[in-house]
Amino acid sequence: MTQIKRGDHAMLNERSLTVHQQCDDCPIRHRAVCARCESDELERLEEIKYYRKFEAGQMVIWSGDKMDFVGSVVSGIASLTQTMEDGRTQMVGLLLPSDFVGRPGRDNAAYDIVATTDLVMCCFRKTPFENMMMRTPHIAQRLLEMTLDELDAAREWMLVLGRKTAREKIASLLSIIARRDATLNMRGSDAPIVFDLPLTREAMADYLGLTLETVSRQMSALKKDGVITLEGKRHVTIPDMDRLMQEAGDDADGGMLA
Amino acid sequence: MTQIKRGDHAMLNERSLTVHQQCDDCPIRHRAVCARCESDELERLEEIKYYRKFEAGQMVIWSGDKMDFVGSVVSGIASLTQTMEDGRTQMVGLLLPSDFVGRPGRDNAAYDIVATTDLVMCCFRKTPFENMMMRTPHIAQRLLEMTLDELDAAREWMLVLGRKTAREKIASLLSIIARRDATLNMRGSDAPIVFDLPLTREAMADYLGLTLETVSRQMSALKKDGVITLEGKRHVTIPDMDRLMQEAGDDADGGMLA
DNA sequence: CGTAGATTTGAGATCAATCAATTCCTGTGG
DNA sequence: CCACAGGAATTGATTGATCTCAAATCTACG
Repeated sequence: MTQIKRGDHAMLNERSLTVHQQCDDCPIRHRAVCARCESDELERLEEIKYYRKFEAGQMVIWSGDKMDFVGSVVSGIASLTQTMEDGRTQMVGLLLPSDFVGRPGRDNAAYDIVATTDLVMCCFRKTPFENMMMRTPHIAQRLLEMTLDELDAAREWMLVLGRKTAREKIASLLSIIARRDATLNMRGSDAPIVFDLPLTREAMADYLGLTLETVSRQMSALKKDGVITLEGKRHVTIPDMDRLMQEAGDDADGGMLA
Repeated sequence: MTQIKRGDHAMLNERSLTVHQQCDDCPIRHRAVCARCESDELERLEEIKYYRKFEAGQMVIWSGDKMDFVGSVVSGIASLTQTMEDGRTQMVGLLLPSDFVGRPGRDNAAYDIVATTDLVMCCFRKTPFENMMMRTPHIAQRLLEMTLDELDAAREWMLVLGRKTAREKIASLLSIIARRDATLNMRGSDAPIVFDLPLTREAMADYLGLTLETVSRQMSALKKDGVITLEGKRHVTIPDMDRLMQEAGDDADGGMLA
């Protein structure tokens, strides 16, 4: 990933563009933190919201910096990353459209947040949002639900990081991205799934606790074995989703119970 | 760890003992999900609560099983574990006193829960608790806060799993347990910290994504290097907490900002 | 004292990291 | 239109940390 020095921070923020949109037309209206809001509640949110745009590669915020806003990803992908003093990094969250950024009741960012692709966020100044959350159970309820989902996802990822082989890790990541795309595009379950990888090999490595060379080797191996097809470096086809899940070490049935 | 077959499930539940206690005297009164409750709210909680006791090694619940209660750990330690079909396991949560178990709005357990030590839980039947949560913002607020804390802990652990060496992993686990004990016992920060490891080498391995042999070797190495002292297998002394944190790859200052 | 489980220790194998080129894209300028 | 630059990605050779398999010790308890 392109190195970005700390000094660029203010400049990056100034490059952010502002756009506007009605909540009614918002693509994440029914999945974001505002999903349960009634129209009067939405109106009050409209008053304190503003959009911010980031280009691929831009820092949204540095870990430890003051964070005076919270918000939702509207489009694009952002990543949460932790860094050790010696430079080792681990991605700890992949923020997709509708995911929530920031923590009510905390002043400083706990992680680096980077725009992995071009990114649009719907932001709220933190204090007005916190006040509104106090008075609006619909927001707090939805935030709790989303946080519990994130916790489940984080725990799922702990299994990947702690116990899976490099090949299984890659297959796991691909199957998560594929599943998300399948949900959005709602194809028949036996049709091949096609998508563009939104991550560089290095970002994949940071997510998976691997080196980029190992990511590359395992991508090649999965391709050679017919588990995936690649056109260019980023365009992926999954001919057989069950096969991919098997390679990921997951139940083909997705582990769904009762 | 002792193997427990699925068939033992009902029997184990029947072995649970029941005890009673006033919330006012409860050791976790001010840290659990009920921390923010007023006395009238506590009274209503008292009506729907009951205690369950488990012996070290007992299953609290199997992943996928119907879970008709939620609750808090009162004393002892429980662990959340994920298992792959081929038997590889990863611990994804270590539940200490005051930690919350279960998820409102979900019917089936997502993980195996095991009593790692003798364990006492304060339980609520799920439906009454959910109803009460709707009417009691203090509970929902506290649960959100606790869930956000757990998410942070999970992300911290992702860095450990993904990027740290075996030695750093062990040091990280010891420093977490040591810090917790230091918080409870409130010693001077330069006095040596002493505690009993509540985990077997195998449980440590499951937490850290290692084999138990590697855990054992690294414990021996840390002992040889004077980072820790061992009396017996479980009784640990940390002569120099800063040194341990350094071995864990963490900032000695604990990363505290502003 | 004997047994079983927990733990340690040893030797060798293996998977992923590291170091080192090389190739593939994509966008730019001649 | 093509050559070239530079980052992204691939591939190769080697190293090394951790796993695996195996055996020996320790410890608690009947």
